Amino acid sequence: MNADEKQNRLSARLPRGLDDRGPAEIAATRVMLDKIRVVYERYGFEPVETPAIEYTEALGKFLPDQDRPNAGVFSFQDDDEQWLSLRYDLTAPLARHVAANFDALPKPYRSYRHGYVFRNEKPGPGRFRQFMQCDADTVGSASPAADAEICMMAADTMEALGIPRGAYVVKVNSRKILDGVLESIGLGGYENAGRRLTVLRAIDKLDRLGVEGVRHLLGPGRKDESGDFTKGAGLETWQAGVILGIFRDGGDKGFDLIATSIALPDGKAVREASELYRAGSDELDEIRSLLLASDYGPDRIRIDGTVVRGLEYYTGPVFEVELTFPVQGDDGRPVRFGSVAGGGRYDGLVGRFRGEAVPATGFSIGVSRLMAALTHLGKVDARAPPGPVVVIVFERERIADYQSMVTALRNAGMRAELYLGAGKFGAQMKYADKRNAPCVVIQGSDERAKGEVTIKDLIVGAELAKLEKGRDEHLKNQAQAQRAVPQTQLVSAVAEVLARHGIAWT
RNA sequence: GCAGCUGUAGCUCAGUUGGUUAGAGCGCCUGACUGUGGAUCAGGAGGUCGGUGGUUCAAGUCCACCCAGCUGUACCA
Repeated sequence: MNADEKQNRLSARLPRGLDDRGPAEIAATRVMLDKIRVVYERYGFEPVETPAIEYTEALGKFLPDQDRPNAGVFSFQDDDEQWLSLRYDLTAPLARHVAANFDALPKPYRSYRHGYVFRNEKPGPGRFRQFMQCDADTVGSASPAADAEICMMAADTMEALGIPRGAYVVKVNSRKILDGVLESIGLGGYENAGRRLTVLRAIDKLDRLGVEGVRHLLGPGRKDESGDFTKGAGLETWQAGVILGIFRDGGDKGFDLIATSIALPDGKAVREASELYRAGSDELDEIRSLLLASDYGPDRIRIDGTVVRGLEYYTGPVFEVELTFPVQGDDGRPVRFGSVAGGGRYDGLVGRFRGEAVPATGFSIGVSRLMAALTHLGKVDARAPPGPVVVIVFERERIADYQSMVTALRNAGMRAELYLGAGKFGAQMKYADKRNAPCVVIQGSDERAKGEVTIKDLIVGAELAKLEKGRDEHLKNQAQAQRAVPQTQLVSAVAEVLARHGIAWT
């Protein structure tokens, strides 16, 4: 290689926030999605998928926050100059799908899907620019029963994934509660939309910054440790006091409703002052009684006033699933995973495509993030799955014979392959080891003369290899991990090894 | 975006107050030990020291700018 080639050589790098996935991770994801699917289908949801690319306008032009129309989204122009974007969640595309097929679909319409979504944001631990979500949505029902059901399903799913009751909690709140409180302190109306957003974002940080940190954000602003200053919402002290009053006990009230007794300066309670608040409160009341009727208590699902959810299209109840056990990172420090799933009611989303309002509620599991958490919990099998049986090519000119052994194994439903490389025996053993092969099939001249094949159990062999020191002892021990059988018994002998290690290929 | 920290081999890192040809461990490749993964032994590949410019007789080392990564913060529809 000359200097010029070196100059021009590509670096095999990946854009940040993106990751390749290996066999172990793929297998674990498949297992996880399968468990989720079983629960979703038990609740009557049917699979529907949409493409990863949509017209940009279909994804998000409904936002009141218009100052950054394209930030955070991967977008590009089609040859007719229409703007396209990679989906950033599965909800907006579903809304488009339902609107497009509205007349044909049964309503209410229950569906689920999983797929990659893309966000062009700064990545961090547990935050990627491509990650998988698994959603379920009910479109066409305004009933709180639809919301309650989503919550129950969220709880069931967590337990199906092996997270014990008490190690997770489904938190429920309503946008109407928060909006109602804001309305009651004079932040209602279109002209205050920006400030309401700032307030909601501040509340969302309650668990991280604490009450005092949020109080600063509601007022003039807050300076963090690095000296960076965050501009606040600029509320009066009494306004911030009313808002923070909701969260007096960290927001977690079990199944009790929030802020019923908070007093405004004129002596009225928030409940009396805001119709929105009453609507949200009634909604949560109904959800609660539905949950209790099915025995879903506060050990699984709770009402929590701190749940905000960033998505601006939520219009009513919002949900969030949080893991309650501490997780240690590789460096031993505790890791915050944030919420592993969330959702809510989005009554305005489908209606954008149609003249009429279409109520909808749904729920999304962050599969990638949840898997990272489950891995830390030891609920994910992080081992690479077993590789194929490797048939060693001993006498090069007899490759057809070896190929026929491979075929015999495959015909018996086993995963098997012929060694296709150029390596000698030792190299082929190393290859089989790296492939995680449970066993190899060997037929050299000795075996051929007797009409036999040698089956070597690599898993047993690996155990034996830990013991010895010298070369001679090593070979002697390795011989115990293998056994010669008549070639006619090739398939049954391999099957025996597989059975010994509980490997079932179907 | 803002702030702080960090960039030397595939990975983890040494590299003195600037001073010959930039090192180690692990990993990788080849070979030996009669046809066996491990161990051991012998050999090998792999780096314009993140980039550009500057100071200097001399820069991995000092200075400026840029780029990238990490952490925090903001944003996250």
